[in-house]
Amino acid sequence: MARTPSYFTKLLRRPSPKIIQNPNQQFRDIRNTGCGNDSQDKSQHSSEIVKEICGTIRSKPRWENTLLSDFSGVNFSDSTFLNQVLLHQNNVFLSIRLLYWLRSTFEYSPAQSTCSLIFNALVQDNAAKAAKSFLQFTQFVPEPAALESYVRCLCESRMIEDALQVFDEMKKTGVCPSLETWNCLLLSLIKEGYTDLVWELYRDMIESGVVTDLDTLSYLIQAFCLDKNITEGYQLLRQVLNDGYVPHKSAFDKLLFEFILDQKHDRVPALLHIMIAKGIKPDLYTYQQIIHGLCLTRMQREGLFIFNDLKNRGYAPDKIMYTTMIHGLCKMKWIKDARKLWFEMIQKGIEPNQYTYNTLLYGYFRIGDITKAQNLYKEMKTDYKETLIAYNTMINGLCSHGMTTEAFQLFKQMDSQNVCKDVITYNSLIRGFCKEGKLTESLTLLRELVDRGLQPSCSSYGPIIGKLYELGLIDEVKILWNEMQDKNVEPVSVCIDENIIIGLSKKGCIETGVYWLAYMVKNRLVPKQRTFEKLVAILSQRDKLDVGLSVFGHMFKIGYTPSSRLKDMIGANSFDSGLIV
DNA sequence: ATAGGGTTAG
Repeated sequence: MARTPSYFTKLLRRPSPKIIQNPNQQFRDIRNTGCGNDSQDKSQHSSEIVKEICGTIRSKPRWENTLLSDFSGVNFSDSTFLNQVLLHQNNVFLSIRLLYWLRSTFEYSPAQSTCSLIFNALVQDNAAKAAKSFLQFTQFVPEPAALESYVRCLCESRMIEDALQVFDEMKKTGVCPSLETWNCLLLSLIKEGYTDLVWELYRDMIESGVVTDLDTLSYLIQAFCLDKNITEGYQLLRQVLNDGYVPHKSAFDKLLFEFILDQKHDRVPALLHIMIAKGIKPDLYTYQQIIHGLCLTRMQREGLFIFNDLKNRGYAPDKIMYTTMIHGLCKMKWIKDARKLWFEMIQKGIEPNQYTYNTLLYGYFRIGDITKAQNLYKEMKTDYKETLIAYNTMINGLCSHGMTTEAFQLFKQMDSQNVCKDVITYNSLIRGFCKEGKLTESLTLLRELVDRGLQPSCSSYGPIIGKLYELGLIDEVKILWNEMQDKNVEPVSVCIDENIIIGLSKKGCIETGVYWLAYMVKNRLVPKQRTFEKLVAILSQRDKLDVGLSVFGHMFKIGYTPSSRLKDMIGANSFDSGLIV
């Protein structure tokens, strides 16, 4: 089958697309990597043959079949000669291919210096995957310095697990890595959001006696932000400033974003002033993050104000800025303003891309303008239309307005176009079918979702459980509840109605309440007082008071005082005997 | 002139 656009989009979704590019264009001549100088050619005669062989390998796609007969006089067991061929190949991937061929044909094993050159070339070209398989294949052990570059290369290719593994092995051999490598790992961990590993690595750093620098501290500030620990993040920033240094702009940006998310709006201008005073100019990215944060916390009006203010001050919003703002407006159903920005953007010569289209598409569905949504969808380029997210937006939008038939049509189309579905695709349809009372269809989809190896979420079960409960099919509900627990699906409140939890518990389905309360405790959530009280009462009647009490202890800590009603329900003795503390 | 950032459910 021909490579349809969706084939490419699937490839693009993979983390490391670098290697997919044409190796002939991307990779450099390994002689130019500046490592090793043992490639001096002494024999004029063999030098010619080396060139010829390299030329053949470069030009003949299937040279493996004919190389021996084409060069029948050549002694392919002479390792000095073969090293020269490898080193003179002007493309590191071709060198590797030759190496593999030599190995399988002659059991040739390359000299350390050759391995080193090839390996370094791969690392320099950021071909992390190739470098990894090269190491596996040759069992070659690089020098510490080369290993460090390799670790950084792995980081840049987002192969952080591999990077950490190599790094650990390095340390075990007694090598102390350079600060640059430590920092590189820290940054990668932050990009992946693995903050616990950031702190672990940082402890390691300190224990190893590494002296940290400004980069390290900037990363730590960001790690604090990711942990939602803004207070400490900000403190560290102040400390660095007091010591006379200025952290990275990204540290400021992240702090600003977290201040917004945390509704600490008064801190924002103050921090912006500090930035400017320290010579760091807030840029479009900074403001985009601020606007994005405002939109996430339902403060689109303020976001729009800043957006317009920026324009007045001469900033030219870019495509992402427009998309962020349009999305915020669509979310609050301000479609007029959203459309105004959309056309303004186009007029400025900025073409909408798949993000922008999706955003407006979502907006039309949000206000229930199906016709406009469908027209916009028709207008989209095939590359934009046939993506997972565009399909999800359409399917969900249609389902929200009772058009499950049309949605299911698109759902089937995804298969024929080789677009992978995800849990959102399924959940949207499940919800749509349930709303129309089509339980069979929903359950079929749930089965399909699980069979495909996708992890179901609470939204996969919630609508079905709700419908089953409505119909009084308690046994069926129980089966699904058990399945949810088996699959570690969290019973998120927005997906599962609290009344159902109570209803089920009352009907003898105690596990429901237990499971739900355990979830609330684990996530430090506060159930509605009445729901909580009813549940505790039910649990106490059925010898499950321990769970109820554990939640109670948690609520007690946050300052909730038990009502007399609750005391009556579960009996004053429990309080007197000091169970709750 | 660097990069990064934006889209889909509940």
